[in-house]
Amino acid sequence: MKVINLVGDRFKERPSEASVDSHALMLRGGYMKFVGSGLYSQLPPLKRICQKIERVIREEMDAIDGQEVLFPVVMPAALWQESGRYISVGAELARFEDRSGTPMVLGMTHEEAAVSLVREYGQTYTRYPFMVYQIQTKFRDEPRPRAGLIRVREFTMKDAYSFHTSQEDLEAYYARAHEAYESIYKRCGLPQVISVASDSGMMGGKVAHEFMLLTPIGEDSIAVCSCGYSANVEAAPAIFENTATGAVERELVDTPHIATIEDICKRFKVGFAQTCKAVVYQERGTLKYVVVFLRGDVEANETKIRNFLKTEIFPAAIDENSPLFAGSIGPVNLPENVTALYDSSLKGLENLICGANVSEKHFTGVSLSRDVGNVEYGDFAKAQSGGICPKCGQTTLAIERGIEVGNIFQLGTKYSESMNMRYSAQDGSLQTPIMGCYGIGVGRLAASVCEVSRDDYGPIWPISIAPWEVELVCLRPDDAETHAVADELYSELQAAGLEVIYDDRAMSAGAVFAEADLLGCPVRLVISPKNLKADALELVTRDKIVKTTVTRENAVSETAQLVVKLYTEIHGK
RNA sequence: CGGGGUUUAGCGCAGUUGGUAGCGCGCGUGCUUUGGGAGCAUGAGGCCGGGAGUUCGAGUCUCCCAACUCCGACCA
Repeated sequence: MKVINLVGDRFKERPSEASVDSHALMLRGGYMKFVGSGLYSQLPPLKRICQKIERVIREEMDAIDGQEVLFPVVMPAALWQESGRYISVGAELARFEDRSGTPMVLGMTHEEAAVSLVREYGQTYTRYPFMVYQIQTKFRDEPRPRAGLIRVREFTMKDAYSFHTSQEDLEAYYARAHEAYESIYKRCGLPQVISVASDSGMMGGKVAHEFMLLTPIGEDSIAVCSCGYSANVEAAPAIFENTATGAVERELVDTPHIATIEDICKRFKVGFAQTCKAVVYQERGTLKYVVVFLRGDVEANETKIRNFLKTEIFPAAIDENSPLFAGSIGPVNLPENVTALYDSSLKGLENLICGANVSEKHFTGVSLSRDVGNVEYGDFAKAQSGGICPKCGQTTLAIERGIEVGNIFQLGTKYSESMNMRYSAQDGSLQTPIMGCYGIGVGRLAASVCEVSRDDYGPIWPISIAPWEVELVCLRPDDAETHAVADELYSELQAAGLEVIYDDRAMSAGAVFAEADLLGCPVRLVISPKNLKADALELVTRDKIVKTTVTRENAVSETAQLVVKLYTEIHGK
């Protein structure tokens, strides 16, 4: 490929809509073009990168006995009604009607399609276990796309579905999938990706892991500890230890215009941890109030609350008609018909300041065990930086940001059960298969690599996914001899089996190099009248680690050797 | 869904008290240049996001709408 024929523009100025560096570089480098919110077209360099990532994924999926299939993007709503998700999933599922008025959906994931594909095939235990996967377009009508390819509405995803006859077999396969994922990230140049325990959310099932690339631009919060523990903040247990202070007398105090924890701390001159915070939700549907009490310095974790209640909740609207007084809600004398949840951060506290459930009044000296009685504590809080690590018990928990570059779930029987998939076991009984599912977003992975592997001038692609392995640069193509030699080298490099992008445009050297940096090819061979005269062609890597000169004679073999060396570094051998 | 910002040439932006639109980059042509986004000359390129209003006259003032974007909420 010659740069002069490469469709797409590379330009100097940072696009105003890009707040994330990788996004800006991929627009500036002619990798993609904005089409609509969360919708992008891919230009040849990005398309090539994604194809290489897909190749890596295919090899790893095939290596764990996966079989590639293809589900339709458009599915009848009836299929999603079988699992119940046509109702339970929100507006991110695109719904429409076909010409005959039949309700349809755009696939945002394919559990239903997978079950319907293998429901008949999997009627006997002899055919288990098996895994099918596809690499295909997904559409999710995200409320807030951001950061270029990091969060989009339409994207290419590898999604895999495995089927098993026992939990043990699922777990064994899950471990293999976990290893395959680690291998994928390593081969794509992201060995630093970690797996963290995650909440399984609406997917159902219990055990789940997310693969996270830790970076400040990530949108997920992850609790990590130096002992090796890591979990999504949604799933990380929040552990607290309170030392007994001894009970004191309870007093009702007037607190006009005092509603926030901050106000209370100022008024009573105490720390946040000596107050009791009330966070109010309502159950979707019943509108029943749920009050979660937490220590004043602790944040509520809605995912944990949702999982505990097994129902959808949303932040409550408190007005004159509600039995609760905003700013003065407390555990003592709580109105009836309100569900109260107590976070374990309050356990053992005996001298709390709480709302009194009377307008503009608070209690001091509240002891939950004395004043409320038998309180059951649960984990409804977000793990905090400096909190207690659930694994090693030290107060060394840190909260970091990460991009989720993949996830794996032990689904269980949620879909096989609801969609009535059964097989005959060896003993003749009818059983429900156990499923796992495994996803990776291809474009997000490409953008993640760009985010962590770049400099001020452009991306630095790992050779395994680079759009081209080598960029051949001819400076001064107006010099006939130089141009002729460069043309020869172009043919010879291609003949040697290398992927070459060749820039022989008559532009200033600065412009040529700037555009080459934006393309980010790992190896660059530069030819100019100057170095040709000295028989010292320049061979450099994009990251500037290797900088050497080669003769015209051995230029091709040296370049090929450097390419092999870079592959070896990634594959570890 | 809540709060902010933006919308003028392909891109980045300016546009004063209201008087019919400009700069830089990029693009075409010619000449000169040539190792980190070169110089001169010349040219093309605009429904000033959409609609309604005020006015003799609106990019500019008023109202409505839309799109994009950032923060939050939400998120398999």
